[in-house]
Amino acid sequence: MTERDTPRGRGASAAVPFTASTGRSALDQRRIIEAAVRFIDEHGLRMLTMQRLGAYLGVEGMALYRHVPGREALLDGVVESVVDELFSDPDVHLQAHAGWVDYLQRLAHGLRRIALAHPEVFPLVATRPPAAPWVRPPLRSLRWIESLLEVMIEAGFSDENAAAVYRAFSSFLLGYLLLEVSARGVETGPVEEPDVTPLEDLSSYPILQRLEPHLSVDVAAEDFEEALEALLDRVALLLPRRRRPPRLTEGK
Amino acid sequence: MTERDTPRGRGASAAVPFTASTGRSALDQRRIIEAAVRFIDEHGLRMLTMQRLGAYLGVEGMALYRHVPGREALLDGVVESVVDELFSDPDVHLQAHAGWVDYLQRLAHGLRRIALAHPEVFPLVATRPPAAPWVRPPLRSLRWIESLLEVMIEAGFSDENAAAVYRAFSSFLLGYLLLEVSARGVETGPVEEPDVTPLEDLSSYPILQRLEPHLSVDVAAEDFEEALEALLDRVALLLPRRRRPPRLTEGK
DNA sequence: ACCTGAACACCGTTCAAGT
DNA sequence: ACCTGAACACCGTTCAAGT
Repeated sequence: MTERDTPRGRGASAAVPFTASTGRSALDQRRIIEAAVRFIDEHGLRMLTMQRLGAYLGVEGMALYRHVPGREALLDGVVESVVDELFSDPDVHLQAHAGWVDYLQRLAHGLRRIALAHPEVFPLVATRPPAAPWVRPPLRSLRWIESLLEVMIEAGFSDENAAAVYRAFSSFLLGYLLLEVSARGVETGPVEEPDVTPLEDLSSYPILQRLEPHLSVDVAAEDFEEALEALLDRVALLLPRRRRPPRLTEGK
Repeated sequence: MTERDTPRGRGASAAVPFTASTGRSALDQRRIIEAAVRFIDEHGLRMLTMQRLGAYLGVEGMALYRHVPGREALLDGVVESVVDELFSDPDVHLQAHAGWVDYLQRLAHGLRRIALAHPEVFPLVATRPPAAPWVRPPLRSLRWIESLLEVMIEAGFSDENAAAVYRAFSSFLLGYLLLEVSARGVETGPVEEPDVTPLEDLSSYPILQRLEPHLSVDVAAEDFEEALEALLDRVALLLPRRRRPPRLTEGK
């Protein structure tokens, strides 16, 4: 068990001013949520308090309650806002795509881009309780779920298989992206004390010690591509046989 | 954005006594951590405060600091304690196994059992920053990582492939188990208000609406088995060819 | 209409004081 | 040796009061 630094407690009260550059203007729910996203990106989720976010916006903290129901709702808004960045990603489109493989690839890469752009927010995307049992992180947007299902159905997948693809796709993304951002968080690390926990004596774990180079290497990108390919191959097997004996008049 | 209930604030101060049945006895780090696990299982992570955990143990809350460095360290201990349940799982063994496939299957099922036994703790297992970049949730135990690598190496996998298997295995488990416990958490739900958020109008999402039965169905168990099988098949391909042309004297 | 001061009920944490 | 009281520096949240 390790001592970790705490946001509260006397240690952290170094009187840091979180007042930031955000241009003054009318407060607004969208503006508040966007500020929260940027604040978390910059300082980490644990640093986000209503008062600090207020200061970040040049306002007194309680002022936020005029526009946002509370902290939990604010975090919901943060998650929604970040996931909605998919809509403005020029490489991902709801409609235009060259088949379901292309579609799923673009969607996967779009979500990976979001995770890497907001590594401090992603754990929230991953763990915030979804609004319905069939909303599966990290794709927690009804429009995108609908879109995915539509593409799969149109590609010839059965209802059941389309749903299975959605489930497998979200599990895959959640596992890979959460591990990727958390590993990135560890290597970047909290800027504070160099974490003097020597972890444990590695000498008791000879193989781990020997393989450490293979484990530390940042192969996340290749891993992701490879696992995505494997998933898509597996999905392709669900498709009804490639028109083997369907219509005999197909050739012409 | 949805109003959610808050652990603080006037709403929740219904003067609920968290004093519980835990037998009186000397306080002790292990006892405290075990009490924390049970508390989270029963009341959820958000309800865990030092004072409530103190009351749960029949003690005054600040007393915990005599045995535990602080709340963050306590949560680290909770994660470690839960993951260490693997050691007392009669169906999973560090040593005894019938080959690497059997080993990985038992390990996967053991971790799934832990996730389902502690659904409120698992998000912590999934997201707590690991002590080293190569500690990948949910398998965050050095002894188990060493064990896994050893089994793979002994089975004939290269160093590089053994490490790749460890990475793929942990990503798979993290994604599936985190989604399974969070879905279970949603269906069980916080016992409070029936969450009056009708989510959104489903009528704009016809396919989603039509496929909802396929998405609500609890197929987590079958999904897990199927995806685990697919992963193991993929892993098997990494193994050097099944002695196709090695020794010509193999037949006898 | 929108923000602030002041207040309330909590937090985590420390430490001198009790037993 | 181990727990408690009291205190400190924070929290989230409400609401009457200011502008």
